[in-house]
Amino acid sequence: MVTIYDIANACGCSSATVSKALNNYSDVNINTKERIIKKAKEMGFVPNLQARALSTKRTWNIGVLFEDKSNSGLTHYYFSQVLQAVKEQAEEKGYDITFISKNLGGVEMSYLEHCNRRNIDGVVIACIDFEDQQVQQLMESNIPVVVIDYDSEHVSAIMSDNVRGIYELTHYMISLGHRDIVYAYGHEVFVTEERIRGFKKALEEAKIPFTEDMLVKSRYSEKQANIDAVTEILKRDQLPTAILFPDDYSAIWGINALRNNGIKVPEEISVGGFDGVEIGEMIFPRLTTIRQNTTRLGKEASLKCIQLLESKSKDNTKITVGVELIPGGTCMAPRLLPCKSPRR
Amino acid sequence: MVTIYDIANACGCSSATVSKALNNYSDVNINTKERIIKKAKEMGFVPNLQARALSTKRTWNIGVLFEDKSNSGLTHYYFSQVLQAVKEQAEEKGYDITFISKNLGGVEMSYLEHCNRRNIDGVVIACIDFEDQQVQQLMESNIPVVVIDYDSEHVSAIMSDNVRGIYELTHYMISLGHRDIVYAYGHEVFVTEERIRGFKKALEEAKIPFTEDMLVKSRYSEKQANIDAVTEILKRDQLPTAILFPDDYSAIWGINALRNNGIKVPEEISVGGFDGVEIGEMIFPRLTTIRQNTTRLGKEASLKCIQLLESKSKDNTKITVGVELIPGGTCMAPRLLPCKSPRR
DNA sequence: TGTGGAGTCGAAAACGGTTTCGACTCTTAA
DNA sequence: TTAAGAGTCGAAACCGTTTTCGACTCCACA
Repeated sequence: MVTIYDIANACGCSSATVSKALNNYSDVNINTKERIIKKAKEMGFVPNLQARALSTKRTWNIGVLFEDKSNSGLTHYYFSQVLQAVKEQAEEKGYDITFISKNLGGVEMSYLEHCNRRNIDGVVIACIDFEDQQVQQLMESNIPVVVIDYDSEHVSAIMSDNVRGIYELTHYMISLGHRDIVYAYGHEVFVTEERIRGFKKALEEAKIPFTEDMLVKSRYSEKQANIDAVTEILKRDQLPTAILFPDDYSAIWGINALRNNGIKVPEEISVGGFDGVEIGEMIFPRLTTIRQNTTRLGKEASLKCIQLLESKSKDNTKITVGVELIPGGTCMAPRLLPCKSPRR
Repeated sequence: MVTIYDIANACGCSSATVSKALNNYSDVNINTKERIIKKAKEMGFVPNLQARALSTKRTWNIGVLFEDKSNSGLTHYYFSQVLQAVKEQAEEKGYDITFISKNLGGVEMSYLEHCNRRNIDGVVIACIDFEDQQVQQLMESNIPVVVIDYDSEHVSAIMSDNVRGIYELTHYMISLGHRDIVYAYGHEVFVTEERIRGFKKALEEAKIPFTEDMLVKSRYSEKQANIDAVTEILKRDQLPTAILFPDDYSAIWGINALRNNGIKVPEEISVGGFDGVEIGEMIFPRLTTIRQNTTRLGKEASLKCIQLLESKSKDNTKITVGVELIPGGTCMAPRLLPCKSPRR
């Protein structure tokens, strides 16, 4: 590897001048500057970022903390889309990204310690148990942190409009004529609370009294949990005419479970998902769902993180990203008489 | 941040001794060693990896080059699974991963240059146009490189058993009674050639003469390309009884296209996919496909890369990872009389 | 003729580690 | 009594940059 010393030798000047020339300082003569730059290119000079980082304390590296309770990690379509957007935006600004983990090489290590070892400039956190001690520690550290879909006084946040999302979906169901709607909600985290709020708000506006049996506990993206939720609902004397699932994957597992129990979707029960990922489009009929703008979530998070780290500050501004109702074929107006125990 | 000098001061010894103690050198007294380690923990010492990298020339960073022609990047389920496995295995061995890109911060930059800036220890390449000049340059460099699903004399490779995969799928179709089979193949890259070989091999063994119309050009994971492929096939006077698609996504788009044209799957045409990703399980009936062992592909790639970089060598060993036939519901024995122009 | 300032440049310190090699002390054996 | 060797430790160089600050030249102007 050729260093600035090699260039200095070749140009008959000092390494300081080379450094300045390459970084476009004003106190170097235009001719020498050009000579140095030309020579550097000729010799195939590539700056050593560790050395630079050592003296500037900037690694041009932003960390991402992407995990989820169901451990599907990067393989979850929603996450991977957000990640892709974070990465693209970061690269555009000249940053690489590094995954933050506890446990590196068999050594237990906190997220914060991992960041400090690598001298990460800033961190984007998503899809994780925000209540985790270590996550809290990281958020309270002096490393700039941006979270996605969480609310904390310590950090900046980019949020999908979750309340609005479920509100619109529920509103849509109601507008079709549904009144017996069940929301099978996911893990009890911040976004879930938000969504339940949205659900209740839509009911309230339509003057439909909320009862506890309109909520069924399920889990995000988990096959079995959603099959179980369906099983439980089907035990009822009075079936709902519509079910909202935690997300699109869940909705599809749910639809399959309903169909396996002889229930027609959407004729007997309408179904709605959440996320708006590609598979919703692949099943027949197309899934009715709420699309989250994953690309914008990722981009905004990346940009905010870079803005913070470049100004060496932290703040707790919140940015909300809009969602969009995607009407599909899994919903229709309910039959006039709610069907009772349709298993024959 | 506390440095080894701080520890040296606190312990009344030199930084050299601290470094040795923390790295478990043998020429430091057991008592001082323990005192230093204890003090370091007390003071919350975290080693600075850039500084270490500068003097050891090891960054504990492995690069991944994951892109694909259709630019779905990380969002493709297959890639993301491989990536997840690469990441997990790397972390277990103490390595972080960095995405390699051309174009960082608006500056055009070759893959190799990106690696050199970051002093990447080794690289795993997958899902990319391997014929790309820059990829070739990287493979020929002195950075250890492991590729997934490609064959080159310069680098080590982990390959899915593509030939076997399509061979088994075709064989399965034939065993069901199919003779008019069309393989809609993906982009013309190495794996595609392999798969076409497997397809022909199965035909040959069954003494079914190969004709050019058994191959239709399509593209991996692309909705429109697969719809087009179906459209083209449906124009024929003599329809095939089975179609193999480039991958699972393609198969599902294909099935939808077939159904939209009034063709029943599997009653009129059987369909097979490739990859064995989760969505194949979500549609009804479940997709018949070949499962690639993405986790093992990723793990093996990671391990091989680490082995190479730790021995500071390159080789061109090949490791083949097995595949598995997943029989689903999208295939059945063909009708005795091939149906002619079934559109009514 | 002297002075001040603008324009250039480089010596050297700093960033935070690792590693070589010499020095020193203490045993042990001849 | 001495020499050799084992056990400890630290000074200093090194990795490849950035950045400060002083020095030097040259020119314009009083």
